[in-house]
Amino acid sequence: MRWSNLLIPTLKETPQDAEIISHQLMLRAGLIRRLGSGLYTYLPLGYKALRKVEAIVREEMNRAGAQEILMPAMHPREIWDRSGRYESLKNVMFRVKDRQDREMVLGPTHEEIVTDLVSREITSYKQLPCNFYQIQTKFRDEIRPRFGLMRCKEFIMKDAYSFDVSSEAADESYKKMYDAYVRIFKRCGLHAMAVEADTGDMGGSSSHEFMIPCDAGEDAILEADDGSYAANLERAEGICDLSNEFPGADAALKKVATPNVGKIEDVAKLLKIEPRQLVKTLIYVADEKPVAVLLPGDRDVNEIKLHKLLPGAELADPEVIRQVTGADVGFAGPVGLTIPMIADRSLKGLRGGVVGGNETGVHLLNFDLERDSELRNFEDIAFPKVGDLAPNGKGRLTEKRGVEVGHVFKLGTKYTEALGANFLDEHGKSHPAVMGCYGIGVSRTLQAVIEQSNDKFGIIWPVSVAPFEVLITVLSPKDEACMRHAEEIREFLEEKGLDVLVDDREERPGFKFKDADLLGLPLRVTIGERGLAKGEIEIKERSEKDFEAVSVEEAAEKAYERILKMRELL
RNA sequence: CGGAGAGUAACUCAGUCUGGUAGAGUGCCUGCUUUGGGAGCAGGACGUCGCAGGUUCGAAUCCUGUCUCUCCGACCA
Repeated sequence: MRWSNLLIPTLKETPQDAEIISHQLMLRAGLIRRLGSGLYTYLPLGYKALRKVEAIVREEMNRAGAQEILMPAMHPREIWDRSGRYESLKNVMFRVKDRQDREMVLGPTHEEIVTDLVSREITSYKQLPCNFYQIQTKFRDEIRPRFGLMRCKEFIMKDAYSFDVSSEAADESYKKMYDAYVRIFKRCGLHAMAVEADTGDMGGSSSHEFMIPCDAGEDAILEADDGSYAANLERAEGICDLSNEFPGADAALKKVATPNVGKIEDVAKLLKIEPRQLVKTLIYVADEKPVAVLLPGDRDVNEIKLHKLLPGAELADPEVIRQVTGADVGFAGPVGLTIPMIADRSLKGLRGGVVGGNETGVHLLNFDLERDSELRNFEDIAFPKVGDLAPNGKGRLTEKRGVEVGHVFKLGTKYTEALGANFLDEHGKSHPAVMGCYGIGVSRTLQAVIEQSNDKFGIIWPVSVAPFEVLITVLSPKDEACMRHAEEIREFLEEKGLDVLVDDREERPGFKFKDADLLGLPLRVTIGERGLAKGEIEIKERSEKDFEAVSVEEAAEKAYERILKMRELL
């Protein structure tokens, strides 16, 4: 392919509305253009790279035994009512009406659709296990799209759905997909890590997210420093093994005036203690009844965990808090409270703590949890903190950020029951199939590759997903010999199955080199009159600083060898 | 939805406070020169100043409304 025949609108200046490096580079290298918030056009180069990612995904899905299908992007509302997710995903789904006023939605995901299909077509255990996947555009009404392809209203996703006769068999399917994901991301040149994750609205028993660690990531990951544990912050557990005995442990409870300081930080400052010594007492309302939730002053409630114990619990209004504690917000404490109480397990054995006095402007010193309160209900309800022990007791937690590129779920029978996807076993008995679902954000993965592989000059594509493997930079396209050699090398490499881009533009060399670095194609072959006079052509890898001068005759072969070598490393 | 900011040339932005003929750099087109890391000179094209009202002799500029975009937050498989 010749550069002059492709739309590759490179930009010297960084577009203003791009915050992270991968987004900037996608715009500058002419891969994408924005239509509106969270809506992007893939230009020729971007689309070519996207399809390389798709091809890898497809190959690995097929290899794992999944069957490719394509489902509608637009669905009748009714099918979403059947699973109850029309309500729970109401804020996420785009809703449209056809001319007969029938309600339709643009699919944010396809569990219901595939399960409906399976309910009709899969009727016997002999047809199981099976796994269907598609690569398709998904629509989600993201409240805040951002970072280019990272969070869009419309994006490309590979979603696969497995159906099995039993939960043991489903575990097998899950494992297959998990392993396929490891291979997919590796082949894309990504360093992905699998972390334990919460299943959220999807439901189901367990899940793993595949994360690409990078500072621009939107998710927080906690990882044990010995690598033995990793989880999404939402899901992570930690064990706080710091001492819970503070100065004053043996002294009697004592009131102290803390006028106008209801916030943990302010109280700590006033009393000259660490926030950790304080007890944070929050009043929640669950099932219309108040509940006190207690945790160390330096920790926050993880409402996902809390909701597993108290479904639907919400922070109480100031009015309720006054009724329950007899004090303004900020002075609640466990002493004398008559409502049910739950404490985070890290509070166990607390002595010498400081708690709210249930009286405006008053705190209590020398609090001994066993001695001074009825509190015996300990649970894991807080976000862990860096430095906690991992739940396996090995290693301490560290925090990093990551981009979620894949997510695998064990769904159980939530959808198959709701949509009647039953099969008959060998005894003629009917069971709902056991389901799993597996997503990969294909467009997001593409951007993650760039986020993870670039330098100050531009993108550095891994050979597996580069829009072209080789760029032939012709410094003097007007020179007949230069172009002839370029075309010969292109033909040779294309016959080997490589994608080759020939920069045949009438531009100064420096200009073309800058563009070449920006585009970041893995191998550059440079042909100039100066080199040809010596019988030489240069080949240079994007990831390396120096070029190698090779003879005109062996240039094509050498270039091919380099690409083969790069491929071996993935 | 709450808070903050921005909409002026294809891109990056000045001009708005203090109303008076629409600006710069980059890019684009033409020509000449140049040719190994985003060249130089000369000439040229490109604008309903987001949109709609209002005030005024006169509005990019002041007022009102509205739309869009970005950032922070809330939300989110």
